[in-house]
Amino acid sequence: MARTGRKPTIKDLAQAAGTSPATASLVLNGGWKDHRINPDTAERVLQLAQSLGYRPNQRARALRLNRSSLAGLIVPHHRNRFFAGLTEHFEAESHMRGLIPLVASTQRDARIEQKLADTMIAQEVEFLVLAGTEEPARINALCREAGIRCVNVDLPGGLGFSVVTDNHGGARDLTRRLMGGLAPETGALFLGGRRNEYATEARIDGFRAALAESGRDPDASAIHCCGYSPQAACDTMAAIFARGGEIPKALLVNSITAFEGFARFWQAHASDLPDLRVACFDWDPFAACLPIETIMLRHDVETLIARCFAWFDGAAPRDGEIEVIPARVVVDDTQPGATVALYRSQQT
Amino acid sequence: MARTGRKPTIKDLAQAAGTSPATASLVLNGGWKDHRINPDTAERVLQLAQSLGYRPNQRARALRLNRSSLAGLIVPHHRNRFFAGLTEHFEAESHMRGLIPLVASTQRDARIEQKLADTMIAQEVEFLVLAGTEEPARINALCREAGIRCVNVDLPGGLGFSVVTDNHGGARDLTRRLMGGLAPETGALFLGGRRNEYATEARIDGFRAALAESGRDPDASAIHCCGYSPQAACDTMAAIFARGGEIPKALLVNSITAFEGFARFWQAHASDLPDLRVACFDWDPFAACLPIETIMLRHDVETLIARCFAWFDGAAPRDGEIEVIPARVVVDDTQPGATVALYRSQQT
DNA sequence: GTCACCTGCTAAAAGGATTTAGCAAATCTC
DNA sequence: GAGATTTGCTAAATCCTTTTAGCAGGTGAC
Repeated sequence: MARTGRKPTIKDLAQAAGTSPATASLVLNGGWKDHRINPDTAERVLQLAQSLGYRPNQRARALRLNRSSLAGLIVPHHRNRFFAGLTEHFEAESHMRGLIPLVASTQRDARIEQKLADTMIAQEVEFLVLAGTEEPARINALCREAGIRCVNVDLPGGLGFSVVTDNHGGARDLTRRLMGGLAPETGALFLGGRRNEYATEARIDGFRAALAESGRDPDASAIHCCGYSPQAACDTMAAIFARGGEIPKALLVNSITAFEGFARFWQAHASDLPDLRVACFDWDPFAACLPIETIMLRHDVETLIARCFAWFDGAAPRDGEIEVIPARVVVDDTQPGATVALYRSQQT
Repeated sequence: MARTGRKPTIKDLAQAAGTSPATASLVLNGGWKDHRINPDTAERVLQLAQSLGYRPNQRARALRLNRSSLAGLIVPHHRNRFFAGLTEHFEAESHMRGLIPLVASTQRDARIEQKLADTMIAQEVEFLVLAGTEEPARINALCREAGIRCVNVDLPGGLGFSVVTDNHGGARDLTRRLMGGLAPETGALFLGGRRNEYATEARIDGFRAALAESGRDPDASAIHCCGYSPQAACDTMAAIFARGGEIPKALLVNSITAFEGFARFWQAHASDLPDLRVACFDWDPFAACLPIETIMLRHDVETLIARCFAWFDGAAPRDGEIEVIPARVVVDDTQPGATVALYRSQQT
């Protein structure tokens, strides 16, 4: 008789079906044909599993099989479309492989990041994706030690495999469009990000390359890497404005957070500003609705994540290799009738 | 001798320390004082655990202790500040309790929702929060059967405990501010959400109550519940506009997604529109920067999640009870110098 | 009748940690 | 020095599932 008041175990199920736990297990896991279990017996077990509401204990199963069935993702936070997109595609790809996604955010706090990584490793995730992590090398090393496959997204690290957006090409294309049709003497300003950070430096290079292409002096343009806080970007713009109003007509904003700071600044000073044209290395649906000439680019989050899983699925380990994914221009209000709003009709 | 090439187990550790696994376990779990383990032995075990890099197998531990240490959250998606905020606070509260947060998004697909709930229950999460789920009753019932504590957030269900934003009061306050100073004959329009859905109906009631208060006829105002897609909201506005331009000066928008649709409409027709004043039952930093007179309200995500965990922590089970959390007005551009941007300085 | 083979199942051993009951040796008591 | 007590530890059971090796009983071949 099955113990009452408790979740049924495979023993209860076996007892009810008049078989051994081994038989029940074989039936439930589909291996019963190879093991010459009588179809009648199999049917009986299946029926009873249903009617008893038997659910295998996942922890016992994982222990025996030595598989955690967990896939980990560490992101800075969920408050923009880039990270939200990474998370959602990561969930989808995990589910497709029967893995349970374990998503955690660091709030850009190094201690939290370390703790989360420790937790993920302690849980023996089968796969770990580090997105937007500035110093992934240490966590990469821990993973290697623990035998866990690990990929860096967006900011590549020294160890293992990385997948990044084409920062140079994206910034170059954005800048080309940004400057298109503007007088040759028009200067440009670069706002946001951190100096010496991989992505930011690559974007600055792309920005300069496009300026040089169009016969402009790349060194004449101002680079203001004021970090990732909206407030800092807003303050930086305000400081430039206060120093005599030398706001260039064209602006390349390095991230959506910096763009948020710019939008605040713009809101406060719109009437005093010249006509601006702004490009942003990121996308947000509301930002795209501001009445400013805007070009926005969207990281191809789907492909970024897909490439991580493709590597996990079996491509040979490629140490130090960086795979570059092109970005997509999503909104371009400066070119009438052009590539507008690929994603505007997206359901949310 | 410890087996080489494998992760050390507690047996390896015990062997290295010259003790039994039982002793090692007692030392590692802090119960060694009660069990009269010699401090020298304890010290030796601890040292060796460190130097061997011993990490307990979490699955074996969870099996023995019959605890999953998992806390589940199901949300529709991560693409707005409300759900992103719920997720982040859920993560924080989980970590504070030594639980591992398992966050999953349904993309508003009922089948995915059911699958996720099944997974969560199969994993025996110790606590499950259902946010923005339209029909939580079935999942509530499954949880009850499995002995899992379950809370509904935002959309309450028939079973168990729910925590919701003060929809009626919030909409009433928003509407009061929205209509403040406007001529008594000014009408208002309600946009977005679904009829017969708890939150939407409560907000419509609040909206009407505030209109009645100010001597207006609540039945004269148009209610357009066009769902949660931006496109539908945009189309609805465009249809009203096309039917003769009868766009009222005041608009209450039911969600940030509907507001996204409104913003698209506004972008396309700004020059042909009268001066608008818009209130939104939700908040987004970019939306708050649009050059429209705007009032936004922010769900108190922190408190919503805190109350869920407070209940989980031990308050008596309260069946069918709904706890109501006040919302906060965050941005009010219609009242110069008023409560502006409580959250604008937030780091992102 | 013996041997080989097939059929349908089961016993038992992992997998790694935790915990209870209790053992042997040392120390104390008088 | 016998009995009681304390000290410091361990054996073994337990959590639940999966899987391997193999057992009994039946059938067929000759």
